Amino acid sequence: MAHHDRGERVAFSISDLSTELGLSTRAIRYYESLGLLNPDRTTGNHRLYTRKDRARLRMIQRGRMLGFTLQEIADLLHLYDVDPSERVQYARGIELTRKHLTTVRHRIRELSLLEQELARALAEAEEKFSQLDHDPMSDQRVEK
Amino acid sequence: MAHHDRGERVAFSISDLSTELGLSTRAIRYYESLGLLNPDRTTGNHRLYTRKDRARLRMIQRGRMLGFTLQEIADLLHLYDVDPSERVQYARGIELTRKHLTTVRHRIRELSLLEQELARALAEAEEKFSQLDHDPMSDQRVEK
DNA sequence: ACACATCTTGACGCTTACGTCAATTATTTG
DNA sequence: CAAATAATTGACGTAAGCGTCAAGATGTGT
Repeated sequence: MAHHDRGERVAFSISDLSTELGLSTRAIRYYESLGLLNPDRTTGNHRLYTRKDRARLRMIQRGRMLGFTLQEIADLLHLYDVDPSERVQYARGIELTRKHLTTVRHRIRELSLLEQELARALAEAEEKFSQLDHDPMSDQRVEK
Repeated sequence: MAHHDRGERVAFSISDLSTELGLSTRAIRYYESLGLLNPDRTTGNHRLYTRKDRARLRMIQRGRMLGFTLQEIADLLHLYDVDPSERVQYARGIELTRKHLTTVRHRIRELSLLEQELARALAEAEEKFSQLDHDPMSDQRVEK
């Protein structure tokens, strides 16, 4: 694996990607079983990933981290590899993308609100904490 | 349930909240079993929720939608109801809040990136679509 | 007080997203 | 080329987050 080619690698083994991305090989194979990936195989049937596959894996990873299901991620990814001549699917794809976009924007708003609340709570807690510096309950004087 | 008191209700049954928030009663009870709620009980052991409980449920709901686990949500919620005199827990709480804040900010960034990608993909798709306006495959004229 | 709607606690079921062997086959390396 | 290392499929296991009965206690309207 990894013919130290000039510049960037072109093909990766499953463990290459596993190590690089911090995903288990099981997870990667599972994603494939759900149709999120379709790597080539060597003559010996070992999976061979391209940079595109790696990019897809990164997207899957991000999607998961952001709370999307593998099914949702699959739907989105499929939009990117439908044959552009499949006009019938076009409108449907646009529709789906709009829906996801709406969801994403909604989540951004919600997360922003949560951020504000957390930040406020944190500031408040920190202030109270600093005021309790040498608290009145413990008469133990720590030096200085 | 709901003694049409003047102004706002003060107590809710589990199905009140279930209906109002769109959560199953099973889910609500499950949250309680994990310690996320602690409603009072009637003499007959039926759960009685306050407005605060409702607020907590809303937070749980938001947290779930944003991809947090019930355990993470529980940790955060517990920060809000520790007795403020529990100074020992203070530092820990501040630490935890900081961590969550970091996570939230990270997710906001990731989601923003995703938003941009989706928006770009959508614009691109829409343009191509509009150029295929009356596509050469279908000679069916819809009136007007 | 009666009937009917609600609620309560189990307990088992199900889906998602993998973890963890196990038995084989490929590939790599000394 | 033999031994060690890595990959493959299959099958079973698991944790989270509820859904879905079931059987009985409680609440409500008349």
